[in-house]
Amino acid sequence: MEEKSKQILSDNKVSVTNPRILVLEALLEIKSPITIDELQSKLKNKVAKSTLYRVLNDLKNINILNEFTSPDNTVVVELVLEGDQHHHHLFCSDCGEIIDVELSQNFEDLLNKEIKKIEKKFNFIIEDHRVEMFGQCTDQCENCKK
Amino acid sequence: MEEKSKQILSDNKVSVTNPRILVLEALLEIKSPITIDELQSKLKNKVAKSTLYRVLNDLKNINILNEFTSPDNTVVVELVLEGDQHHHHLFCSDCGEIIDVELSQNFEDLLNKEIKKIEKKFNFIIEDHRVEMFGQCTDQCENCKK
DNA sequence: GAATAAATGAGAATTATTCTCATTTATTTT
DNA sequence: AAAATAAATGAGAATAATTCTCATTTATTC
Repeated sequence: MEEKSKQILSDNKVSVTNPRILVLEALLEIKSPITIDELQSKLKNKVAKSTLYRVLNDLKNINILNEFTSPDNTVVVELVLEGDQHHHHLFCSDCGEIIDVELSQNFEDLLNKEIKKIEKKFNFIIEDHRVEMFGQCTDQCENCKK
Repeated sequence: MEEKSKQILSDNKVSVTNPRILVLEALLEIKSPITIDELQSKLKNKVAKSTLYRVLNDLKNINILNEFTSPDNTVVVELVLEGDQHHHHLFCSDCGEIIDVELSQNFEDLLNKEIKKIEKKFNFIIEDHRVEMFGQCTDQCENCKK
């Protein structure tokens, strides 16, 4: 993953530094939403706290980091690389797990039509959208061990 | 609004106290998403900071407060009373304004169908959902004064 | 490889939120 | 309606999350 991380950085014209490589490697390895705390412990102090925040900010700036909050307002990040499937999130209130969910193409088309109406109605340019779903896993969630 | 606030509190079986009335009045008066900071200045120190957080928590517990975060992760709250229309949010990245948006009934029906599919697929019980839209207002936004 | 510019680490500063506890206020009991 | 009890509040301390500062290190350019 180190090579891929370097590639991503140089492709995006940001300097290739160790902390950036380490953070990218960690994010590439899990490839699913993770809190800053989790990311920090995954990095085992190999990157200073302040640097971690700076690197995450860099990744946001080059548009490969998606940042949002879980229902308890904890910040969560995930890598979104070019070509990755557009997806949404499902939150389990029992165990806190966050699951990537792809909605059907048909539905996304309809959502985009709906968004066009909203743009007109409110005189907005809408660049992005998010669908979040909240509930509880029943028997398949690893964390809950139900 | 004071009477209505008292009514809401007693209806929900929480004791009717001054701070709670004041917070409810403020939320009823604006009836649109507001940050904690904005709410605090609207209340002009008539309610202690710690109490404000406690009261907001109470309102969450009786299920009449919707809490979410704006794209910069600032916590935003809004009152959602019984009978209020289900709605979503549109965020302006220029001025930070948050606009309530109702999607068409037809679309909501389709979204609910889509959600049923997700429930099956992930063995989840989904209780709530949220659609967030991000963009820039063009010429009608008061804050931007474009 | 030297010079320049940018990034980092460590911890201080700031901000948001929660907690503590003595006091006040609301509710219940009489 | 007053006393007793329980709950809520205010003030500020404590904690947590994030940003900032600045001396040092590392990457990039020449």
